[in-house]
Amino acid sequence: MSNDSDNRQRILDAAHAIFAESGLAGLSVRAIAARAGLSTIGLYSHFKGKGGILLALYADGFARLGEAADIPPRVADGADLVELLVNRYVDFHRDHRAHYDLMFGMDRSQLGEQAALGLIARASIERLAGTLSRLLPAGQPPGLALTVAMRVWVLMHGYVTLREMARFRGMDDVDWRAEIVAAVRQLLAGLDPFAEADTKSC
Amino acid sequence: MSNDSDNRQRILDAAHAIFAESGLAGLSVRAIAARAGLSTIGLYSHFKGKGGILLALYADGFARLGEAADIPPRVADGADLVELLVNRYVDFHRDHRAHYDLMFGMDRSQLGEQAALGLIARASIERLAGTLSRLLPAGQPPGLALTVAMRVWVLMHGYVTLREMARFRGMDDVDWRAEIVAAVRQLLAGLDPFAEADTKSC
DNA sequence: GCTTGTGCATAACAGTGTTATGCTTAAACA
DNA sequence: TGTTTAAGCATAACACTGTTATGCACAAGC
Repeated sequence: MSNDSDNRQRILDAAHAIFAESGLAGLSVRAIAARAGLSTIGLYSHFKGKGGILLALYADGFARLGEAADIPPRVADGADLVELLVNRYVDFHRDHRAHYDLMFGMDRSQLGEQAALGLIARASIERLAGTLSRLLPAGQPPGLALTVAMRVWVLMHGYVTLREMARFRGMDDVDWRAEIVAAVRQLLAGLDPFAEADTKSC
Repeated sequence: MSNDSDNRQRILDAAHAIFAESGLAGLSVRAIAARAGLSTIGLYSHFKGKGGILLALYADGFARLGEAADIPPRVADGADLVELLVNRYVDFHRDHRAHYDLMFGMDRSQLGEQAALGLIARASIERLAGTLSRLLPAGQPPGLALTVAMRVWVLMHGYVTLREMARFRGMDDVDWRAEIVAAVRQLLAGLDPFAEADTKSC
């Protein structure tokens, strides 16, 4: 007979496989259990029900997104860095759509306690901030990279989520990736007016 | 006995009330029917099941958002216009959260045919474009207002959806509304470099 | 006056997440 | 080593969900 934590891993693998194949729609407790060759009760002894499974997938998604955002200096820098970063983000949205929807989707009710979610997301944005800090002028306050990372994330997230809506508005031809790259570059270029924008008006 | 279309309106009213009170979680077919004083079958003769109800709520949400984005010149202009627009958008996200999640949420699987959704959303962004066109320099190409509206929408949508995530990252103090206003103003100020950003690199 | 069709209710079906009950087996302790 | 305790697991059920087949009542059209 197999080890105890072996079955736990089997459930996780089955959930990952079903999630990648059919998304949240096909991710039923019984489907996971059947694929893992177990009964449904395993999801409640090893995890906290379906919410625990979703939380694991949520964390896995942010781990992968963090990897995508973590570009070492030897890979790219300067202007190429922005383009590579945007491309990786758009690729992630395209290739891991179920994960993206779970991570940034609106109804977090099935995901368990809200407090844990922020900690998981934090690691990803810190890796994004680490990457972006190489584009900032030297001698900036330490929190600036995080704020800039947040703004860059806002741009990329806004574009990829509204992209499908725009598809119906006769904007098929637009090269969205180039548009996002341009927007991020403009954001980084206008960094100084941004830094004092909270207190001053332009 | 009441008129036929009377019951249809009763179902719609019940769905609106439940949706506003308890969101998508409480919006079950039986709950709507019970609140309307009818049987569940009415949702299938008057609408196409629950999907038809959701589509009606979706359309209603975009109608309200379109109203919020439609600011006549006598109400505000210039710098005030951007601030009012952003405030109305953030207010809409706060006050009609269930609607917002349904409109921009990730899983559109329950909403019926995708083609109809784009047409509904189009009316809203056109009203936003109409408002924003007053801030553009004269003599611009006619499609520019729509593109700018799209970019402004991207910014506002990205901010409001990532706001809760950032709340867990020690960014409570940030005045988000001012930040969004600043971002939109920077976008409008840097319009010319934006307009040719698709083909040129900065 | 008869037929047709629509609105509506009842009840059922297939699916969902969850859990109470009980069995088996491994670990812990005397 | 013998006994107790706890954890993993299966079966079956519960309370939901959206949907629909069946049947009934009533208004419209010919």
